[in-house]
Amino acid sequence: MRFAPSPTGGLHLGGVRTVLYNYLFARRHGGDFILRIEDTDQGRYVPGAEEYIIDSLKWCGLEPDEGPHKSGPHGPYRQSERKALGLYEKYARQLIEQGHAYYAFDTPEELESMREKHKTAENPSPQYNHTLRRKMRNSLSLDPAETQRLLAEGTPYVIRIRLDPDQDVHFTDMIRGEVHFSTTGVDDKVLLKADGMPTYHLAVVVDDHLMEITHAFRGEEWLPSAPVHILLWRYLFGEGKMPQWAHLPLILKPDGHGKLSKRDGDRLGFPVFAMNWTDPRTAEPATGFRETGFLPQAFVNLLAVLGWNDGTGQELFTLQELVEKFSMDRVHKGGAKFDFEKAKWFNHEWIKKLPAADYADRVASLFEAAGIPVPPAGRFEQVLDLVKDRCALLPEFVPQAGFFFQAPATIDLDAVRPKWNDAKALFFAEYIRQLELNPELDPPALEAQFKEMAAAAAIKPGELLMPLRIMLVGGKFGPHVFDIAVLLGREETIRRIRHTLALLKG
RNA sequence: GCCGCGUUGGUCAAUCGGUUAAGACGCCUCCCUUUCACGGAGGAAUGAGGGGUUCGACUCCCCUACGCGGUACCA
Repeated sequence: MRFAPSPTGGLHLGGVRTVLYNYLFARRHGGDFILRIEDTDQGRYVPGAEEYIIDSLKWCGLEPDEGPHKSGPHGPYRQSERKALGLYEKYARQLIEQGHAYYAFDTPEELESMREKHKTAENPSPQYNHTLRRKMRNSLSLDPAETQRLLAEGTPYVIRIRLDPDQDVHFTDMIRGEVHFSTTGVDDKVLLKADGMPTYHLAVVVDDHLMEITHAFRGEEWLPSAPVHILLWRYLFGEGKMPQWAHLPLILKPDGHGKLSKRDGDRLGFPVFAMNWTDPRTAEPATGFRETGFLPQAFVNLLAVLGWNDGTGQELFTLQELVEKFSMDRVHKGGAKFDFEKAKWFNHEWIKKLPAADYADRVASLFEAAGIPVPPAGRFEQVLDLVKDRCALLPEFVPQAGFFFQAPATIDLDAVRPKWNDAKALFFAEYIRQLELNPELDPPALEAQFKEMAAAAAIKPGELLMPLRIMLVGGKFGPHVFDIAVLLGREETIRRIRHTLALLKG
């Protein structure tokens, strides 16, 4: 298997899902999974993107067996380096000798004017194909002497595949079954660019062959160019050796229609990339799932079931379970709209499922960033476990648990004052005395004691519970109030009650 | 325009000719809880349209509509 991104930016949701399916299939069948960098477009190359992709895969726990960062028997793993070895040119020449490709000398301007000239309402995008190529400057239309002369003079050229019309090309897609095309609708794609770099079409075929790829998964947007690749396989290596193709359904915008893009995330307020990414050319930042507070287990899980299910209704899967259960015949054909609410649900489930220790470090750094002191590991995790039910995203731990480690900055006195009276003030003064007298208690005992005192004072416990909560946490939120009191400890509990009592008096 | 791929509730989706058409997210109601959650019990909500095939179609075939993708010396 291979995942072959081009290093042009952040790693998109759809990209991660493609990696995931590659990874799962490879693991499921004891295969290897290669990372190949498709950096053949020098104009779009973005420095740092490759490292970013590698880091993202690492965060997701989907590490390739081979890749540019990790040597192996199928290198080099960057197409620019493979090009330097002359790998692609050799095959392009072979195709010319076989009569399946030809030289084309047309300049970009000539191509542009050809398209302008032949554009009509019925044919808005004229193709460089079996009819039009006769009007262009190439080794099929020029006479051989002229071609030789241009070549000898060093005229820039590209090599194009020669497609004859009316040929049926078909293959079996692992997801879609038999797919047929007629060559009539396909143009003479450029195989080798003027700078000597291969286009995707040539590179994918040559590299998949040289790297011994047996199963090739890619996005559905590649389906229309599949016939070119199949023909190339037929001409170069034999269709029998061709990998099995699978064209994955697209991940769509939540609203409206079309492929999910970074812009949709910005517009709707959710991440689209795996991790934060800043484009070095534009300095434009994009947030990642990691920084939004997702757990990698949740991220992988939600992506796995966006277009696949095991048929049982199970939705929560570990990576290991996915490896065991994943199969291509249960991958959907249709695209799926991305739903961020459901994504958050997956994360919440994973936060609840995993022990706090698994993500305590990440939460600790969020506390530090907020200027809240983090206690020793054991106590910290105890607190996280207590509040995890109400945190769908990691950053939510800060407001949900911050008051354990730092007295609340503001106290919602307005919620107490209207029903506050001397009897209640007296009750809490007495409560402080009891706390000072008694040994540390557990939550149920503390609650029992509190209610007894309330009864003795002839005040309904409900009238007192909310004030107590607000004294301890500052507002109407948080876990059970006696759980909080116990975790806070007697002294801190007393301090906070006193503090609020003073505020109420003043 | 042409080519290809799709189409089950708002969203993710099960069903592989016979079901009261699962389940999940979200939404609503109730219970638990003198906070907010979690949890529990319910509820509303689905086969794009039209033809066939068949004793019987969500399921198979055809047409239409709609959506998406492609139509670059980008991947």
